[in-house]
Amino acid sequence: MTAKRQAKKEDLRTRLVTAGTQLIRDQGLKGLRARDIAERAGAALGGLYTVFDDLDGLILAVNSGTLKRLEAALERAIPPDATIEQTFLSLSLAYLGFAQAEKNLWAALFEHRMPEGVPVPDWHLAEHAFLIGLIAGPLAGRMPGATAEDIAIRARTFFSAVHGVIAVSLEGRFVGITPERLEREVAALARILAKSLD
Amino acid sequence: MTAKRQAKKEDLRTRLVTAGTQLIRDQGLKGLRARDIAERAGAALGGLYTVFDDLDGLILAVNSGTLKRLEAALERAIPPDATIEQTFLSLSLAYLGFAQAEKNLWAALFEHRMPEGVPVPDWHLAEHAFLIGLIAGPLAGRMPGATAEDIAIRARTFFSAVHGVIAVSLEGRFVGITPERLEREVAALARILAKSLD
DNA sequence: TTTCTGTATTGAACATCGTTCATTTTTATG
DNA sequence: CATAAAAATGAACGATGTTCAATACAGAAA
Repeated sequence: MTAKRQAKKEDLRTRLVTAGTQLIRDQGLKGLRARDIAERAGAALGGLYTVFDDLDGLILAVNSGTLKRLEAALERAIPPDATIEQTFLSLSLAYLGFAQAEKNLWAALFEHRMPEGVPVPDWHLAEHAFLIGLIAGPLAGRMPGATAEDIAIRARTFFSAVHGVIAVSLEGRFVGITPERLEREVAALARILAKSLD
Repeated sequence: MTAKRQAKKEDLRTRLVTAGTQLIRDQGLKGLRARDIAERAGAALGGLYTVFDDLDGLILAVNSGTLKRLEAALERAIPPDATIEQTFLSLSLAYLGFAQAEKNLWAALFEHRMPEGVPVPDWHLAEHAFLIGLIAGPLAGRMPGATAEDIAIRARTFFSAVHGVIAVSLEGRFVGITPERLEREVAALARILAKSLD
């Protein structure tokens, strides 16, 4: 019955990630403290370090979960048999909706930095890839002569552009802008990008 | 001769900001430590807190300086009597060039977060405004019916889009991309945004 | 110049954080 | 049930930002 050990460890891991997720959602990544996580997870402080190497490991796990929910939300938003303009529009607005609804968790995806010199693990970098894929799909039909790499790079450019508009707004840089106005701007940019393919 | 007091204080402030700037340039914002700053500035640890309320205050001062240098670099890049497409292109590539040359200092502009609940001071928010203004100028001629607010918001959208592409790349999210390729993508986006105004 | 007073500077001390590890508790096995 | 191995615990450690009583200094008065 060595299964009980595994089950307990998995349960602890789940509780820690859940606690971390709730704390980031409520207070943002910056306010995250190991002691708060352990307390909320009903574990001892040291328990966190039997599952993760350090806090960064737990944050990556939280971000993993956020990315999965984001992916589900975006895939739900893709209309079947739509023009590329409609697809870009739906994806962009769904991305905006997710960022607004889960502001702190979404921000943690991009705010988090590994310590000096430590690279983001490859498995986590790969988890971001679907964002590119969602755009590369529709894009491929409009870039006939292009290689897969060309398409992926252009998809990344389009994603980053929309992401930038949302990030700058939600970070509160510059003077404020109403959510309605932000939605209009995101839609306008999505249309500009789609039209550039004609 | 109460001037000597002011002069010493200003000198201390200068040394602290210079030290902070060098440390962020070398090690990034995340590795910044109060003790390192004080040592490099040739001051006692407590001295830092006679000039700034806390580390955030010093970081804002460093970011102020970075913004001034960025502003100078961008203004230098605007060609006289150019089309809007050429202007967008020059500005975007100059922005990319600055971000690449001063990666850590540029990143600090957007990575830095005030503590939970503390807003960025208005005077520092205002320092970002020139970025919008540089784009709003050329834009105004192409948006005849629009209000000044409309133009400012659209300028912000365009800036944020280009910024997003550069930020996502330099942050090392997703898989890497060569500097040449990044330059091409930034140029392509600048052109797309300019053409959308025709 | 010398003395005195208020200000500026100092760095040891403090509170808080992430992380470690000797100890205790729990689980699996003979 | 007894014993060994593994896991969980939380006190302790080192590093950090910040404070503050003690010290050094600048400016005014004599």
